[in-house]
Amino acid sequence: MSQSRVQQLRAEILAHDHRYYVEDAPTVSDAEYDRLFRELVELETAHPDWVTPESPTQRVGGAPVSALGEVRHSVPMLSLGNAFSAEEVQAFDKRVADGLHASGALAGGAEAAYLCELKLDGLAISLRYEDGRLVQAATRGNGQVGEDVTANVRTIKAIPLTLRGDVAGVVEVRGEVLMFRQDFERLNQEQGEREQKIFVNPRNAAAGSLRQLDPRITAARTLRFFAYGWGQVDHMPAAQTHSGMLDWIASLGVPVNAHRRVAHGADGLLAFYTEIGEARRGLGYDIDGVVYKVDSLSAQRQLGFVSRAPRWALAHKFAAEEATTELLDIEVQVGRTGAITPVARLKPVFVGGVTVTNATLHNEDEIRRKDVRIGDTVVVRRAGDVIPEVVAPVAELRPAHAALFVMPTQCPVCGSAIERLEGEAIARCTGGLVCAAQRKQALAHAVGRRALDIDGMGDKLVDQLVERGRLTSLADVYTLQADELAGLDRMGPKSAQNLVEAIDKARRPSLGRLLFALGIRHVGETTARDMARHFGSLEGVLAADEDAMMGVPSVGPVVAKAAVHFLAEPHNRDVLDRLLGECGVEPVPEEAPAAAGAVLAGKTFVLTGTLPTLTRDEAAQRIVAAGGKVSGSVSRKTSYVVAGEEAGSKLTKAQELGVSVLDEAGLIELLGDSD
DNA sequence: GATCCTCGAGTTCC
DNA sequence: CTCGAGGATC
Repeated sequence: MSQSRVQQLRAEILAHDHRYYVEDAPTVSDAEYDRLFRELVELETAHPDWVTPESPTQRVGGAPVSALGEVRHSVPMLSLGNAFSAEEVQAFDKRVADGLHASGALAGGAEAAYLCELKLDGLAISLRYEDGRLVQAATRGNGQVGEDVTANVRTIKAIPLTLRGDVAGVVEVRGEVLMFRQDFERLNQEQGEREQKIFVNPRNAAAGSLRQLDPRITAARTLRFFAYGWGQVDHMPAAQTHSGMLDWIASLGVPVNAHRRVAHGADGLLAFYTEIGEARRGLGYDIDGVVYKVDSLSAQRQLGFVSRAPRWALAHKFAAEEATTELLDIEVQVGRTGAITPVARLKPVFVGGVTVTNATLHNEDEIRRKDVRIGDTVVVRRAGDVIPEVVAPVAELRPAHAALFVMPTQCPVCGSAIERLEGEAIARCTGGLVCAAQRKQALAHAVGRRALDIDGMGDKLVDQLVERGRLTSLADVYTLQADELAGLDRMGPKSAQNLVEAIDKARRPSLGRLLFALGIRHVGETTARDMARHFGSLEGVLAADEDAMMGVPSVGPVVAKAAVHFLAEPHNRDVLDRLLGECGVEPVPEEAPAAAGAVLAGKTFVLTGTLPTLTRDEAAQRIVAAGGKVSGSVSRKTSYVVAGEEAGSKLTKAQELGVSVLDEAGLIELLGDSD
């Protein structure tokens, strides 16, 4: 036995790996493969000096680490615009074709060529090869900075440790790590036998496996990889097209999914979508749609980017997954304002990646409109892929005993009458703050982040204090002492002390926040701030009659009446007097809106998605500080949409309306001019 | 009076 | 995120 046998074994194993993972056409049995592998292990054990890092035996995984390091991507990893309908795809094709016709890159009347591929439901990673050797692997993270998962990725057999052929310099391959359904089911079975965590779906299992601190765990799980793009490439091949680049990546021995082809025009794209939709179930792994990319690389460069999303690519997602389940019961919840919301209790059902057990039914009319009855089998989906929604009952499966929902006449929490005013969709508990549910939520609202912002005072704590009769009104919050808090559930002396300090800080809220905290019907954050600015002081607000109130921008007769009525209520006056008196609360006047000359004056922004460094609140604050406005929905009047990761329908809407889109860097640039 | 634009309120799951 | 509804605008 010699070193040459070792090399021969390695070559054979690598060839088998390639046929199995890349070509999807194995030529040996698993047993035969195992025999070769064991022989190699034996030889290497006998001759440790023959072992190289690229040997297939070195995929077992090194020692665990305490945390994953960070990696900055040399070329940012992109996100994609989304489409859910044929119309949106047609609009995308038109934008691309118009853009390319205008520059003469596409002959008049000719259709644009696109590479179509699967949108795999896994985790995006970037593999960095230097002189053909895998040196680093990183998750996508926020697109700029990801996590270093090199040690784990080295254990994935589908990913070559060395590229085929002579590749000099840096080649970064980007693609998706995923778990095939079969491997997922086997893993869960094993996890169950070992009484370990069961994964809800292959995506979570892949993510959990890849982000392990102990690479040996990753090594024990079967992950797959398919490349769909590239980052830094020092020596670009001659390819002029995206499809050509993918062929080149495949020729390096990296798996590229076979379900890809070049199509022309919107019709070609939609045909691919339909075809994949039909093949979806048989794929053996999860996809959440397909992706279209303008094939010509020079055309891609011309089209460029909006925000972080390329104008030359589009993810066409499958409609939200639907499932059917049984509607066990319809219960009602009481909201902060007394709104009675019927909620469907469902037999747990797995849909769109999570198990759904509850879904809102909004109100009585909605239930009637959908004609859902208790005992029905219903169709459930996750609206906008997040919030579960009951779509409709399955008429054929309605049991004889199916019962209509009857709105209770008394509040389930306090027993007060429930009434529904003429012309309103919502029924309400009339108990007001007598109702424990309303009192709890009113208090939780008042201490919440957007109102008095008392850190450490969450729903759970408010619940406990209300139940013990320690909190009846907002004024009571300011009388809480550290020693009485310390005894409560999940409250040590340290947390209690922190909370008391947080309460003390809340003695000087801005007037707008204080007004918002009161929970006056129709008076939200914006209206409260407008009121604070208009009157300048709490005394001014309290002295206003309905006419004076209507002078506040965005306040009309309905809001004015609600506010004046609320502030005249003896009970509410009482609480305010206590706050200002014994509690020592001193509202500070709202800052004046930025001067008319401020850079962003007159500009309206809409924020969507997750920004790389700022939270959405921080971004909003900075926009307001520069004189801009932040709104919740996109319209023709919107000046800019600031889009981050996973931007959803608002980005789509912005593109439809032709509203300018910024990324965080673009926003900061705009803001920068103001300093 | 109709239409568009915002704001407020409620909600699910991990 | 979505719906309902109040307010502004034409």
